Amino acid sequence: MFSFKVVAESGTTRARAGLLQTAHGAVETPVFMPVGTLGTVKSLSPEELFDCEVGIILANTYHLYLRPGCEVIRRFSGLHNFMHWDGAILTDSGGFQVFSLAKLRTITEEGVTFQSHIDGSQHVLTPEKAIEIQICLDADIMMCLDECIQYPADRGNAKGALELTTHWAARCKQTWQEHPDSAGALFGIVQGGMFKDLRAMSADALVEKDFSGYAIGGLSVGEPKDLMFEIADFTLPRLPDAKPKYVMGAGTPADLIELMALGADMFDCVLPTRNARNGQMFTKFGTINICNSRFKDDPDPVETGCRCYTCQNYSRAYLRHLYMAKELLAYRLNTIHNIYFYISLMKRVRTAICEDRFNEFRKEFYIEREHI
RNA sequence: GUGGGUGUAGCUCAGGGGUAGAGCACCAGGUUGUGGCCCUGGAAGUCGCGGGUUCAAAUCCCGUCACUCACC
Repeated sequence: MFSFKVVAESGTTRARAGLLQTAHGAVETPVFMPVGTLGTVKSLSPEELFDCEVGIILANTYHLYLRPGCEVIRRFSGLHNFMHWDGAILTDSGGFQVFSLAKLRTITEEGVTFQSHIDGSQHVLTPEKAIEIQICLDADIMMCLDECIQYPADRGNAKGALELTTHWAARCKQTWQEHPDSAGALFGIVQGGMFKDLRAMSADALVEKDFSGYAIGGLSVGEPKDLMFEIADFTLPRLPDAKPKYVMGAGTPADLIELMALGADMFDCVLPTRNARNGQMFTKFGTINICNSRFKDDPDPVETGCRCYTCQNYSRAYLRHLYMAKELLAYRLNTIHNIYFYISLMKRVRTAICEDRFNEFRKEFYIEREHI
């Protein structure tokens, strides 16, 4: 069911356009996947996502496992039906959350024991269980359980984490293969901190195991931007060009442009949704903070020329009013715009790649931002 | 009318002789495999008003005004 093919390549960079076929529709790449941790892209209905031309969202194994739990979702035959979303779903394995949210986690070769951040209850997450849960969720793309490390991390920690991630990847694949009925794909996750030789070791070991696609984890964790690009630049070419390449957790619009230039196909990031809820709006001219008093009586839309529902119908003054009054509609309208901005940015990049003018687009992107 | 209490930043209040403070609100940054949170800065006061004591008063004393409670 799952397949990927490259349909166009940029002549001057490693940027490429592709087509991802999933059990829930085809997805054009490069693609941005809005984050819908709990089975909802915060504040938006599936219809609104559809109107923003979203084709695939990201949901989270750790969160959905703790609440509402697999049994509930199984009763609805999976997350798509449960949340009323017909598009594709990629599920993060929960590795990142175990290390960012859970208290008192203990990690062993077997798996991770952790306490729920919700009620303190004890749980064990093994590679096998992470896959079982994702199959239960009926994810179109599943992620291997991985160990995330903090930045900065010394070489020993980075090496230990990548080796564990590699061992876990083999067990994830084994479990995945034991469920041929599942239509979902399985991606491996490259770790290795900021050490190139470790990144190479991690990537090579995963490629040897042959996954449906490959992700680069452990970036955008506080390291300098140059370093993030350096590691991505080094790692992306080591992954097979015939497979989709996913940079997890990145980033700003500019980050995405640069990572696409390096050959990345898939992205997820909380910035457009979280920042929408904090009043920061993305536009082709740069970001604006809708709570700034200068917008108090501004009749213009957030971004002149934007075709999103929010910009077509509401002024900056009204959005600022909603935001300052903490009205629920503020979260929704702001999120619609930011998601639309990210999705349309990817579409514009894809068109540029197909017309072999990615570099021209990239230049225009930076020039436009100087005219706010 | 009598007695008590309270007047300090837009709001709620600390501080009881030694450079005027906090929280919220406001103004502005930040946010990168999500709790809507959180973090960092900034602006803001004739300490109700008028006198007095003191080297020095938001602080002690006298007067006065406002609000408030109790009792006539």
